[in-house]
Amino acid sequence: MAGYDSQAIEAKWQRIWQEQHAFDAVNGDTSRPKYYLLEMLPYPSGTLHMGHMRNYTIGDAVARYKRMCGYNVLHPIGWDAFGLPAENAAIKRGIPPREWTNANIEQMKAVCRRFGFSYDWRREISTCEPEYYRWNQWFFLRMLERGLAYRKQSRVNWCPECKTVLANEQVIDGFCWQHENTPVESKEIEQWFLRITQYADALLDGIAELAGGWPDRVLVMQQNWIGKSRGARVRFAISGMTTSPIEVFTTRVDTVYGVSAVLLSASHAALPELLAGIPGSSGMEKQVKAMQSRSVKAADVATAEKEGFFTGRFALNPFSGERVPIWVANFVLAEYGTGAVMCVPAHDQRDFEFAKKYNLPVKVVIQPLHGGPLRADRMSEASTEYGRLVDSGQYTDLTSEQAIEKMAGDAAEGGFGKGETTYRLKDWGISRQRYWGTPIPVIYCKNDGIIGVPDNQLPVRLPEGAKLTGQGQSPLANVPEFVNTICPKCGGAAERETDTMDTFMDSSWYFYRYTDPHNDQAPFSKANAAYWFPIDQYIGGVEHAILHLIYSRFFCKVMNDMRLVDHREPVKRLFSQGMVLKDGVKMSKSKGNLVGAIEMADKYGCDTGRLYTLFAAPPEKDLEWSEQGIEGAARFLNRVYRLIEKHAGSVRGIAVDWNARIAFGDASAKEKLLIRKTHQTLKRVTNDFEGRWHFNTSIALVMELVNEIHAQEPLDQGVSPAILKQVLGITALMLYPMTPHIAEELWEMLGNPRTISQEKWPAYREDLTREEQIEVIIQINGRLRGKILVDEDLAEDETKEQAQGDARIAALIAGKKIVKVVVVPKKLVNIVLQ
RNA sequence: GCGGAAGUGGCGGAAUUGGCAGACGCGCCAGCCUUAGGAGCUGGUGGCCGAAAGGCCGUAGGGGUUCGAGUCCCUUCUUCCGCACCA
Repeated sequence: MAGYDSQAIEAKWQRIWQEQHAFDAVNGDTSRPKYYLLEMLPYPSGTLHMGHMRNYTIGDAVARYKRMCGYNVLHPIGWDAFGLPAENAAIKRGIPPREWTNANIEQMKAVCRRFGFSYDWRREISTCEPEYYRWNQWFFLRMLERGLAYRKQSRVNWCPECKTVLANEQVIDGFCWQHENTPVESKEIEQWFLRITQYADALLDGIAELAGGWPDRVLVMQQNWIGKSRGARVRFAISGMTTSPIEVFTTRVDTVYGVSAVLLSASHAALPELLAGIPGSSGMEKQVKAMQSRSVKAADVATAEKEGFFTGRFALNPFSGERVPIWVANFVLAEYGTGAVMCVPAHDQRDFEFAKKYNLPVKVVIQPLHGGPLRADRMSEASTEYGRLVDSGQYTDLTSEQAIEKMAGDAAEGGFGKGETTYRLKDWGISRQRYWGTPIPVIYCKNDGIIGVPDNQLPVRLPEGAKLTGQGQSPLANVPEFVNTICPKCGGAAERETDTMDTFMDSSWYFYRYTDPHNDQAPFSKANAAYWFPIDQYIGGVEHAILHLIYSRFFCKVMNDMRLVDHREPVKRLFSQGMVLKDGVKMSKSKGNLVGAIEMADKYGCDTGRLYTLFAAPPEKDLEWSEQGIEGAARFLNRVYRLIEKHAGSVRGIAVDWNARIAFGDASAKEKLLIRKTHQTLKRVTNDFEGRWHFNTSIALVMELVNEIHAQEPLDQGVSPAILKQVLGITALMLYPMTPHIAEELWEMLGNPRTISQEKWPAYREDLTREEQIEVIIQINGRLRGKILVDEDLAEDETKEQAQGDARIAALIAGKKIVKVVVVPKKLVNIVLQ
């Protein structure tokens, strides 16, 4: 497409900004307010696609706006460089993970530079470098000292064919991704965990602090994820056995008289003992094994057909004394509550379905407060509402709320239970049986047991050249020079931990490193973190609403306890941007629908790409990519370029005092119109930057302004060059955060000596935005019937009078009875007729 | 299954507080300009009726509140995202 020379202009201004060090953030500068603006660090998958570009374009627009507003802006970038795809590439193509990763980083960096994002490149980090990951190890050791890191048995996906642990991503509908006929099993192994549950309440409390700055939906999701619930433990003795009773956890102890069975998870500790001596128990053990060895993916578990079997044992309901069967059920989670639940079919949907399948009785014990009485024989689904208790012994007629309290108290008194608070949140398993991650800095010694690697031996370096096959145990276990070491305590032979860390460790604190990226004494200096934190604005995809953003908050709280930082929340404001879709689905490598950023920049120029991504949808919503839409963006930039190019010559030499007061009094009608439109646009664009970030409407407004300027041609008649220069100059300034290269070029063409990067954001003037008369709409019975122009300060009853006096309105209401007239000043008159 | 969102023209979207539905852009139609057009300029463009003036209908479906509802309430449906080892 013919038009302005985007390639030359973009290269030129990128060079000039670099020479000016325009985007360098200054540590500890107290002469101006600081602003820490952060976009989520990318995984270097190879191509930077439009999803990334959208994230960075939004951030860059805000960074440039904030600099113009006088802030010392920290706007860094780095690479989340460890992870599974690098390892897969190594297995598939024989390229070492480091080589693959670094090549991708170089490629993506080039794209970032090509798009002119205003990063402080001096602070770039890459998490796979020992200078970075040694501090992952350091944090792990601090947590180990504090009892926050510990080992326990836990289930992982296991492919019997590869003989290796599978990530959830590698489990496709319960089958191995490499062997589509091999069902995935699960296997229990010993792994490292971080005690995030110890911070469950702190994480919940922090949510109040974040309200207003974070999207509500993210806070709600986090709250539900932590899932604090008040409930009760109730112990059911086992009929005919002296072994310890089965403890169930329930949030609905008020339904305990409706229990039809006790359900155990297949991994329940008491199960082997219960089954011992029961006829047919060997068949049951097989079923238990089958239930245990299935994909551990939550979605797989939750959507699986409900299955179970009767153990042959019975339990005694401590409230009613009733004997109920003990079953094993596949939908009971071993990790949540006590791994056992009471089955109340009438008042829990899962129990209802289970009871229908296996013919367990349905007993109604709660009658809802509204609607007709429930009858067990007519129910087609469970009734989970609170209500009033029936058939519940001494508790009958209490409300659910009353019963929950009283029953928990009575259970405690009777020694068969107690009220309890539980969380859905689980401890964070960080062990990965993989190569391309941070080695867990632990040594196992026969004499001294589990020992953290001493700080002065950090980093524990990841050995280069480990053999990667995608089969068998952790790759590091096959590197003897890594495994075999010396015990730091006794000096005897010892072995290193061969698992690596979850990459979420890397991304849980990386934003502190940006404040002090080259520190080799500590992860960061306290002073630098204190100056820059909390992050003023974090921008990223909503897919990170839970995991990354909870882990980061957890890290911050631990760091606060360690007195590394004084704040308890790392991120003041969060913005969740929408995804980029192509043909209705998420743009991703696996779907093969990527639009390459470089190709787009070569064809249209990066400013066009930036403009389009901001214009096509508000940033929090999903964006549907359209090739035609981008041509529209290119067209607009060309139009602005031609417009300013045409008039630059006549205004270039004019000196403009940007703060001078313009008097409407001596202005021509054309000038008034242009000045008013300019300041109206500036006001609304400023408000968009300060508020909702709806850059799509900001751009629409600038488009309208440009259309209006164009409509006022010839501009050398009736418009003074000084005013024209102001109007065109403000247009360029407004475009700068979104399309910085062309904006700088236009600004220079207009004869301004300094770059926009050195300029201030122009302040709109309220008095210049006002219209002389305002339009009031007239409705009859709520339907639009006319419009009148009135003075702004017209009184309410006069507005009413003028409206009724309008010829067309008068004709419409003649002879009808007016019931009421609603007047909204400066907006509308609604005449209600009978 | 649990948790979180979203449904407005042919398309992306606009309508910050309950007050002109469809700004702006894409596409399409007509005209101008041009050697040419995948360039530029001008005008039109939700549906139905009408020559026009104008009227009626219209924001996923159904119900409600209100002088007035895309916006608030109830309900149904559909789509998308997350679910702890993808990052």
